[in-house]
Amino acid sequence: MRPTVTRFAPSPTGYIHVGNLRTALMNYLIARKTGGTFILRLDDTDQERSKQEYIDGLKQDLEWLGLHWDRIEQQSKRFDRYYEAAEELKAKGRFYECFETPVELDLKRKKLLNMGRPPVYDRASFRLSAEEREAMRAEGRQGYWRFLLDQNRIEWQDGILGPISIDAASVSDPVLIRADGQILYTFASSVDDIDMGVTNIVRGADHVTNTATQIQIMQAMGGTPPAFAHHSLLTGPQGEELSKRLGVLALRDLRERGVEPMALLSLMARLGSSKPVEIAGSMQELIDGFDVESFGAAPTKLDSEDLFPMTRAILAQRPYAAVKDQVAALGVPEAIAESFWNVARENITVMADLRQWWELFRDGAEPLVDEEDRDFVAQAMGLLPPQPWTHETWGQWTAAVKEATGRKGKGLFRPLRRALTGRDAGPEMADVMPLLQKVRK
RNA sequence: GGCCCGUUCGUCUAUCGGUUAGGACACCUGGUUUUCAACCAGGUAAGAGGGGUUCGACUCCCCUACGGGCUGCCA
Repeated sequence: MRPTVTRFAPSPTGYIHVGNLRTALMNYLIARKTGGTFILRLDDTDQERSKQEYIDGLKQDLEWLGLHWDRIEQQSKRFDRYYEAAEELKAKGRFYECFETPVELDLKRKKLLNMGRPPVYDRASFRLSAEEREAMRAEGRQGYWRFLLDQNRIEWQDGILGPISIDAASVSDPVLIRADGQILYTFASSVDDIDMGVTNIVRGADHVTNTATQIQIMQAMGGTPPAFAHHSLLTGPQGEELSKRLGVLALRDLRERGVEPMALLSLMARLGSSKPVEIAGSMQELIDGFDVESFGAAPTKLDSEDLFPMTRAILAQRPYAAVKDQVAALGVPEAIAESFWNVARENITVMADLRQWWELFRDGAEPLVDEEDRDFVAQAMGLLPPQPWTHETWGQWTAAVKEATGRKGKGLFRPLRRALTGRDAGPEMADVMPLLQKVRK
């Protein structure tokens, strides 16, 4: 496989969410699979909406997930190059100046729509004579620039969607430079993908039409368009638009809620593909098991709650060495820290749950005793040997209680668990006893 | 309105015209377990609707319905 060059090109106009992550991850995995290059490109041509805060935020999010970029680029630093490329296209007759105001364009669109026709730009400005253009400028009109599409069918073999064919005549000539001189994304992106040698682009299906026009732009520049793949967009569990739930699906929020990076990565690398969602042990496993072509074209339902069982499973396997500092930070004495972790890890969903287990062990729990068990528990407590307790304590104690009360099985063990831990569920009591620092009565 | 894509178990999906329609997750049952989890075994469960083409259609074609996307001097 030839080394690929891929890129993740977010617009720093907000915090990134699961949808962005899916795109980023796919491009990252493709690059890594071939020993290629993964470029983080900040598409910040929209200076109004782009903010440093979001650039910092998205870098943090990517680092949290371990998606390291090999190269970073910023479109706002490349405006000179875009103007240069624009001049080339003007010279080739593929850029033309237009003079309609936004209001006029809006009117044209509405008119066409009312007539039941597609709202495609009519190229009125393209047909202007040199004198007419001059007159427009003399009037004080600021020109904006469109790319002249070749009106034939634009076709490509999409890595996910298969063969795509779009009639350029059904698409407006894209505006690439605004009247105020602002370079627009469609153009900057095309120039960059060619200049930076991007070989593969995976992005959302919302870009399919852009791809059609960008292929022509790249070709007009004398470049070879990369291989494209458009993944379907994510929806909520009911198939509703994900954007409505964006609030809870920003990466920083998921991180805040305790989702493990590998849970998120494992889900996003497989959801919507024909391969089963499996928790990967490492990024390498994710890389090895990734295949863009295994993804389907249908919208993908995502239930963010699925991330929690996955997180739980990851934590249950996590070795003590990986969490040593976090356990110490809770104030767990070093002598019992490792056994505490090994016992508690199977009973937490997110790391934050660890605290309540430590507090239980450290302070004891408010006993949970049913009315009918009151006497039984009191009697049992009387038989409880003095601390310190070992792994054997539970067995010895319950044997003694059984002997004294005649109770056995569930009726014996359950009330004792509830009395000692205040809970119905938890780690094995034999493991709990040596960790329990205190018993409340 | 136009253009593009889509619709198979609850969910993600496999099937390149002939299958008992397969798998994974979830769920249910049983086993194991003091509980939960884990683990093992088993199980329930699906081709949007209608027309064609064909000996035979989930698969190819058309229509309808439904879903998603695009249709910006945003990205």
